[in-house]
Parts: sequence; structure tokens; C-alpha cells
Amino acid sequence: MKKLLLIDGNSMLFRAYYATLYGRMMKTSNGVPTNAVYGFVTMINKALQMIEPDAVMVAWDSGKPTFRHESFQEYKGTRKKLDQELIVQFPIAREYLDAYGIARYECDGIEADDIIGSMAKKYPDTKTYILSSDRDLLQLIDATTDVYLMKKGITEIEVMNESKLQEDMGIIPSQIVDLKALMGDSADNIPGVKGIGEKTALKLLHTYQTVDNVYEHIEDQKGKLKEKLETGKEDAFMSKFLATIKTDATIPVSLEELRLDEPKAELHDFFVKYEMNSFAKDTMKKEESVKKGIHRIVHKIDETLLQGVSLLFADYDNENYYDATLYGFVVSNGELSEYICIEDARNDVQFLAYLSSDNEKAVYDAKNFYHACHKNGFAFHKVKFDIMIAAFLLDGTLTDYDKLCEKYQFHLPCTKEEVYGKKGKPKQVDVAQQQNLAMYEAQCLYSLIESLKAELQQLEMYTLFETIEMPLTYVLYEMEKEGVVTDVTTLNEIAESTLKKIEQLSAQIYEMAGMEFNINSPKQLATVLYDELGLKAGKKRSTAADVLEKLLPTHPIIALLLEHRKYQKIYSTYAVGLSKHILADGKIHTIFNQIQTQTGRLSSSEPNLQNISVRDEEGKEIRKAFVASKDHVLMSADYSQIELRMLAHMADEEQMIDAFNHGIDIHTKTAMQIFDVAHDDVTSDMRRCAKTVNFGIVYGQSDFGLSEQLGITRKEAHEFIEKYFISYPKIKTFMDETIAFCEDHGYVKTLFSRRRYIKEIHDKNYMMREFGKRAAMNAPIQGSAADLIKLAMIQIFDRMQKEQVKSKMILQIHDELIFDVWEDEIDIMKQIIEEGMQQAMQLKVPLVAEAAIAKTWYDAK
DNA sequence: TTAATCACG
DNA sequence: ACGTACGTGATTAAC
Repeated sequence: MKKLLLIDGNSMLFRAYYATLYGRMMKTSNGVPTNAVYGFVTMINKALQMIEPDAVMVAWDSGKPTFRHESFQEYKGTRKKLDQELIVQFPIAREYLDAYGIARYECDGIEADDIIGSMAKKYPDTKTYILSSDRDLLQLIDATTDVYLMKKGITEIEVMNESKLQEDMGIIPSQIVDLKALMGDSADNIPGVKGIGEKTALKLLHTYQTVDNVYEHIEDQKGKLKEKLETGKEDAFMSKFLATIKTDATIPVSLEELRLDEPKAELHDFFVKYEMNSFAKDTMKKEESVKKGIHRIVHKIDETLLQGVSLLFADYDNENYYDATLYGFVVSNGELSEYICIEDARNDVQFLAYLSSDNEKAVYDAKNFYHACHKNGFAFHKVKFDIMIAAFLLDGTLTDYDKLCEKYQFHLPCTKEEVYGKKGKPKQVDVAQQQNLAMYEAQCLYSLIESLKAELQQLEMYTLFETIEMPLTYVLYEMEKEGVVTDVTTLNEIAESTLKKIEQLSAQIYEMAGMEFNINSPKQLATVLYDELGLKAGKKRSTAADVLEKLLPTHPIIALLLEHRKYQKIYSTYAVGLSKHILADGKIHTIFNQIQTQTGRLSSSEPNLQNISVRDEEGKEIRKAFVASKDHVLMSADYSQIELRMLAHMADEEQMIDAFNHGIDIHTKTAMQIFDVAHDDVTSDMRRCAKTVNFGIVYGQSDFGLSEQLGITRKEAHEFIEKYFISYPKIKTFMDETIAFCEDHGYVKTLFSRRRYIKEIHDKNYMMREFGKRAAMNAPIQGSAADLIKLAMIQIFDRMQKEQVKSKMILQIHDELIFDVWEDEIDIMKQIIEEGMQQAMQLKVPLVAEAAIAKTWYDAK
């Protein structure tokens, strides 16, 4: 089906004028105002990209008043005077259309609305799109006609069709005129019934469908509303007449005459003439840039930055974190955007000054932005606003860029893939398309800044944002950049020895099973165990370690399988997996993700350095590969029982606080309580149980879970938990209150007001709801501990900068920090780290943290 | 792409 | 009668 785009020239130019009317008027050097035309062109470009029409026509009101206007003017008196700056742009807009080669139509005695209405109904076999900022035109919607409505600004377009109209307002297109008849439209100077607004009007229409029918049943109404309707009856019918768009005018043009071709060469001259450089560079591309390569873009950063906060967008390709190529930057203030390609940027004194100034800049993903600047040799100043972080704090589901675009309805002209190709398969970029996309992205991002900031303030998360997450972006950047020296020889040795083990074990397992199979396949393994060997399965035919452990006595193959699993893990994930991530500098540079977890913790990836084996002795050997750099030692410091301390503080549980204040071992203390024994009578087994209970409480564990964990009966586990809550009554209160809060508000929060929304808390499924409760109990504890160590990291980092030490912070593992410490700085670093961690927050319990040094991570403890 | 498994706090 | 500990990421098999 052919696509016809009908544009309401007058309403669009009006909108473009007022939407770009800020501060100093945009003018050419001769003083000709061009802001409205600039906006007009932006809007049309956007619509052309979205629709890709075969034919286009722009309809204008002619200078002469029409009958409808006349009657209205008689009715209401004089018309509002237009700004002179807008009036002079009408002919320029027409000049633009002629230069492009877009058809326009105007005719004395017929309004733009009516031209569009008549054209829309003239070609029923054509898909028609109407572009306007006037909601009046919604009445023209039908099965083959959509209305593209300009929302605020000059880039936001809302697509309206029959179902969207029904969904938004619950009415059909023809009822738009009835709606206007009742509520009026001040912009169009339609009076409506005095005292009736959109709400009342829609309510009436939902019952009576039309204005006529409302008045036929006027006796249904009573009181004030009836009075209003009766007094306004004449206005209502007059308004309905005014609002009704004619669809039967004869418009003597054919579709063929409206056909849209490539812009004519004159378009480039037009943009040059009116000094619209950003558009001119697009049109120039067609003629010159192919042979010239990347062209110089004329930009005026000072003009772009008059409005205070600016959006600085780094234009990378689609490749991975550290490999991404930086093509350029976009600077945007929301209305004006300039693309500065990287070659230009390097020599642009003005841009370089801007980049390293402390102007209020916003970016998306500050940490990555710093990497890009550093890698490409641009000096930069820290930014104050990271849109990625702000959006994530407000909505924990926004863990990547695509989700942000989706949520905030970015209408982009194309995808990143279309420009750069798929990840790992880069393609030759079309410069115009690339820069266009980047400018759109920058403008979309810009539009979020103020609202995100306001919402953070409203939800009391601005402090968290400003004092923790923003400074942390820079700390993490430095940590990632520094990396950790990794000894590939050690990894290779481990790979070799574990592989040998795996082969030996495999042979023994095949022997015992009486067949060869893929031990790494849980499915095949289950078949061997439960079918071939006849081991009796529990409810699920699981081959997970905890299930296999229970089967240990039943068959000697189990022990071999567990060994095999262990070495397989060490081999593939650690020995081989990690060595793939060692770069040319001999280091591993992990990525610390700040917007991944629902609790506020960091996560680490590519590779994950937060889950390097430590509990298992053979696995722990991997840590020998992580070493200090030359003339340095590793310094590791971890918080002691941070989550339990946090729990004691937040629950205000005296017994527990007291224990921590007296330096009593908390697991021993808990053992005394649940086993009812004196301090000296606590056996190591009792302490082990108590430790498990302490951990379980933090996760909201049930008696069943605890009994599974400890291998005791459910009844015993139940008693432990009961004793626990009797001993620590405030813990119970805290948990109950936290769940109640979550049920009331749908979220829980940390000490720093970080929120986690838990929708499962209201799920109709029991299991989901129970999960919601456990998550609600755990999130404030885990999250506050995360707030704490982040704060410690920032304070330690700041102090290290003040003291100008050579040592570096390199890793964070939730409650542990690791530093590459210069040999001469061991004493001062020990002090900085321990003090920083201990003083990060003032809680009702002391924060205990101790730093130890070693040559490798294996020895650091 | 998803499920199962297992490493960490 | 149900199903049972929070939060992550990497690897493998199998669809």
C-alpha cells in the first residue's frame, strides 16, 4: 500500500516556534529569525524517517480568513497578534519545502485542516499519515489513517490510531468533535461549554456518545452541571460546527504530483543561506563527503551551552567495553545538538576546553565515558550527572541502554546495529546516518536529565546519587583501568594438572558406570545414575552437588563425580577462562557493573573476579595467579561480619549490639542463646550451627531450609529459629516491620534510601509472595552493607589522592577491598584503608576491618 | 536462547 | 497440599 503523509504546516510551524523559543532567539548573522524553521525541519525529518512515505503534501492556511474563522472572530472578538519573528518565518518554511521538493498546497477560503481532511478521505486505498500538533485532527483517524501528534518539544511524536484513541480516551474518532464541542479548545479558540473540562466531557460522551444526544437527554442531568449545559447549549453547537473538519472539499492535485523524491540540490543551498549548519552537513554529504571523507562540521559550542546543563554524548561503535571505537561526540542542550567527529575534536580548542571544564555535564555511563576519553587521549573533567545511574536508581529494571530507550520511548531513526553492524562484525559506517543517530540519542537523553533529577529528589535518593554513586563511577573507572597483574604461567600449570585429574577421574567413572558418556551433561549423568546404576532419585532427578552428597554412601562413583565436577570447574572457568582475559599489559581488567544488582551491590564480569575460589583448597590455588605489580604488595582488607552488624544496627537489637560492642564472637554468642549454654561450653559444632542460623536469618530462611542445610530434623531447626527470635526479639520485629512496609509501599529501602521494588510481594501465587518476603527482609541488609563499602571506597580513594600515594585500589569483593600497594607505602596505606573502612559510617556497632599484606592473593588473609 | 551447575559474598 | 536462602556471573549442553 502506498503511503501518503499530510502535514499541517501551520500547526507545525507554530509548535516549532514556541518549542524553540528560549533565551536568545536563533537568528542568522543578518538577524533573520530561523528557530521555527529549524524546528519545523527537525520535525519533518523525524516524521519522514518514521514513516518513509511515497508521497507528501504540506497544507497551509492561506492569508485570507475563512468562513469558520470569520464566524469565530465575530463571536469572540479580535484574534491574538502573532509574534513578528514567527510571521517572517512562514515564507521561509515555504522556501524550505520548495527547495526540498516537497509539495505544498494552500487555497483561499479553505483551511489547512480541511485540505488535510479532504485529502485523507480522497484515497481510501492509500495508507495516510497526518502530522500535526493539533489534536483536532484526531477526528480524521480511520482504518487507513493514523495521526502523528507532536508532543512537547520538536522530536517527540505520538502515534495515534483507532485503538490508541480508544485506549487513551475511550472514544472513537468522530467523537473528537463532540469532545471539543463540550470542553472547547483555547488554542483553537473554540469556546465549548463554560465550566466543562475534559473529564466531564468524556464522562458525558461515554454515556451519550454525541453532543446532540447529551441535550436530548438533558433531563438526566441535575444541579450545576445541568445549569452549565443549558446556558452553554448555543456555544456547544457552535463549537461542534467550528471543530468539524471538512472532508468534501475538492483539492485539485494527484498523488503523482505529491511524490517524494530525494531532496533537490537547492536544499543544501537553502541550509547554507539560513546558516543551518547541522542540516547543511547532511545535505553536503550527498554531494561531497563521499570523496572528501569525514568532513569538518561547523559548530558553535558556546551557543549550545548557554542553557546551563549540557548533554555530552560519546559516540562508540557496537564493540565490547574496552574495544569500542570512539567516533565522536555530540554536545546537546536539548534544542541544539552538534556532532563533533573525533578528528575535529582533537584540534578544537573550544571543545577541548569544554571537555575539561567543570561545566554541568550529563552523560550516559560516566565510567565508560572516562575510559573512552582516556583511551583516545582526551583530558576530561568528571561529570556531575550520569543518566544511566540516575535512571537505574529510580527503576532497577533499567540495567542496560536498550531498556532505557524502551522505557522512555526513544524514537530513534535507526538502530546501532544498522549503523555499526552486529557485535564482532563491524561494517562500513554511513557517516550521515551515524551522526544523525548520535544526535537523536543525545537529544533523547538530554530530555531525561531534569525529570530524573527531580524524581531522585522527590524519592530522597539524590544524596545517594550525588554522594555515593556518582563519585563511585570515577573510582571504579580507575580500578578497571589499573587492573590486576595475573601470572599466566600459574594458570597454565593449574590447567595442566587439573586436566590430568579430569582425565583420570573420567576413566574411573566410565569404568564404574560400565559405559562412556558426557559427564558434563547433567541429563546424561542423571540417566547413568538413576537408570543404569539404579540409584534411587529424590523428587527431582537432580545431579547437583548437595543431592549427590546425600548419595555418597550409596555408591563409590559419587565421590568421583564430585571430584570431577570440582576440577572441571577449576579448569574451564578459572584456569582456562581467566587466562583468556589477560591483556597485553599482563593484567586482567574486570568490569565493575554499577547497574546490575537489585540490592545495590556491584557485580564483576569479563571476567568475574568476585567469585574466585577460596573455600576449596585446590580451587584456592587459582589465587596464586593474582599477584602484586613490581615493587608492590597486595593489601587485602575485609569487613568482619558486616551484614550481621548492619542487621544489629538497623533492627536496634540490644543483645546483638552489645555483643559486637564487647568484641564477643557473634556466632559463639548466638550458640549460647540457641543451645542455652555458657560461653565456655560452646563446642565448635555448636558454633558452626549458630553461624548457619545467623546467615540463614539474613536470607529469611525457613526451618525446612535450615534443617536441609544442617542435616538436622525440621523440628530441631524450628526450635533454633524460635530460640533465636526470643534471644533477639528486635530482629523479629525488624523483619516483620520490613515485610509490612514492603506490603504497604511495594518497596524496601537501605540506610541511604536506596530502593528495591518487590512486585512479588503482592503476587497471587503463594510461593512468589514468600519469595517477595525473603527478598524484602534481605535487601535492606545486603543493600545497606553495599552502601557502606561504596562509601568506604570513595573516602579511601579521596584520601589516597590527597596523600598522593602511588598505590592503587584494584578490586572490591562485596565486603573486601584489594589494593596494589607500593612497598614504601605499606604503613600509610594500612592506616588509610582501615580507617576508611571503619569510619565510613557511624553505626550503633563498631565496624571492624583489618588489612593484611601478601605477594599473592592466595596469601592475603 | 535457556536450564543446570557451581564459584563467590 | 505446596515448596522451602538472598545476591551475583561463567560454563556447558541441548534446544
